[in-house]
Amino acid sequence: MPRVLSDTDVADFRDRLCEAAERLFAEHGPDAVTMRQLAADLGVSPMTPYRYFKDKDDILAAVRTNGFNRFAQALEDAFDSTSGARARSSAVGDAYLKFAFEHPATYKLMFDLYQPHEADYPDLVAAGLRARDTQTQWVRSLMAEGLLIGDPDEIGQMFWAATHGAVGLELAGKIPPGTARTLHRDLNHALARGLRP
Amino acid sequence: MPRVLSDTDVADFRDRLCEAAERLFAEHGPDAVTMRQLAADLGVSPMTPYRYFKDKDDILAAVRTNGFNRFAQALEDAFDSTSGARARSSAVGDAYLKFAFEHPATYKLMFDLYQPHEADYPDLVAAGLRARDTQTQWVRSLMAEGLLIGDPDEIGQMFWAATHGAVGLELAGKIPPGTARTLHRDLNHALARGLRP
DNA sequence: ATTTGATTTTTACGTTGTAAATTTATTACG
DNA sequence: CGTAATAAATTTACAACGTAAAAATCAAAT
Repeated sequence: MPRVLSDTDVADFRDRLCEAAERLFAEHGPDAVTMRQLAADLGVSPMTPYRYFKDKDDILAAVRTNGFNRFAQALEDAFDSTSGARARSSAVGDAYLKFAFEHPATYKLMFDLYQPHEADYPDLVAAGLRARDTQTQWVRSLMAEGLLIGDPDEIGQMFWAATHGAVGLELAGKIPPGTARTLHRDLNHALARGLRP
Repeated sequence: MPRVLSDTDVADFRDRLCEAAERLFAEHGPDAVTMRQLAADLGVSPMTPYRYFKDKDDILAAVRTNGFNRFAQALEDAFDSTSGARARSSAVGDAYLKFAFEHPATYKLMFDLYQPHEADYPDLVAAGLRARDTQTQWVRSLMAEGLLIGDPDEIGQMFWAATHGAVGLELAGKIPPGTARTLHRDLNHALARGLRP
């Protein structure tokens, strides 16, 4: 009898809103962006987004989920883009920095924001785990070629922490712009030397 | 003719408000804490804090400045608490983790929060630099004893990034609680090995 | 053409940060 | 002492916020 939204209608609207939200969040910070602004950006009235998202937090979770998935995808693509453990590892590292500095606000949203009810968003949790797993994949490939020994999860965490720390310090303005790249390279060199069989 | 606030009156009120703000920020996050709550916590009317702080951002900057100074002080104290470059380095590292996990919300406020007009708060900038300098001090002491060679600023940054990354991953819930401590130890071991002359 | 009910918009409410107006309280002077 | 003066504190006021509830809209089935 009345018009009913198809699944793709809903998915389309959600996608368009996420895109607008990510853009506005990056520009002004998530707390400075209002539901009214988001609605106006899509050309709908202020309450329409509530048909597609529970509330503002739900939108934030969707944007973060999206970020984790795109991040993981970029790293997976980098891994597959070449062959040989060394080249793959270096490609993944480059892709990590590329994503972080091309989408600094999204990266901070993903990693710095403490969302109290994160467990209420299973897709978000899954995307976060996917991103974590891509971090150990290239470590495993190095081990398969005998270039590294030890527990791949533990060693993956070490490289991840070092990279995340370098990125975090630059995004926080604690080291000069552009420093993270060389810092990341030096850290990886030193860690690889230190972990050598 | 009328009562005029002495410098210590002003400093006292600012201190008391900062203390309340840090406590409430840690409990609910800075955006969820309202000026009215802060005022009520001190037993004054909602507009009174505006006599002592320009606005809410000014309060946030003061809390962060305080955090950086206490953080730097804790690290400086740890450095002075013992002798020998190795013992000092390890004491500073322990103090770093201790501060971060005893005041996780404050640590995140200090390092994760992007405050757009940070340069408008010279005390905040100074406190941030002080915290950074304590990171290179113990590296210099290791070099003075010949246990490490290279540029102290660059190598200090490397250890700092690694530690900050480990802390950041745990605070973001990306690694299991308690993991940062062993991760930090392993990172320092591997880095020290990798950087050995 | 009319009915129907999902979708959208409009209206409304309590809360926010803070500007402006008002009240309070303290000190110096007649 | 009382009274004037003025810094400090409070009260009032307002635009903007997230979103609940009411009202309006409009495509499909009869």
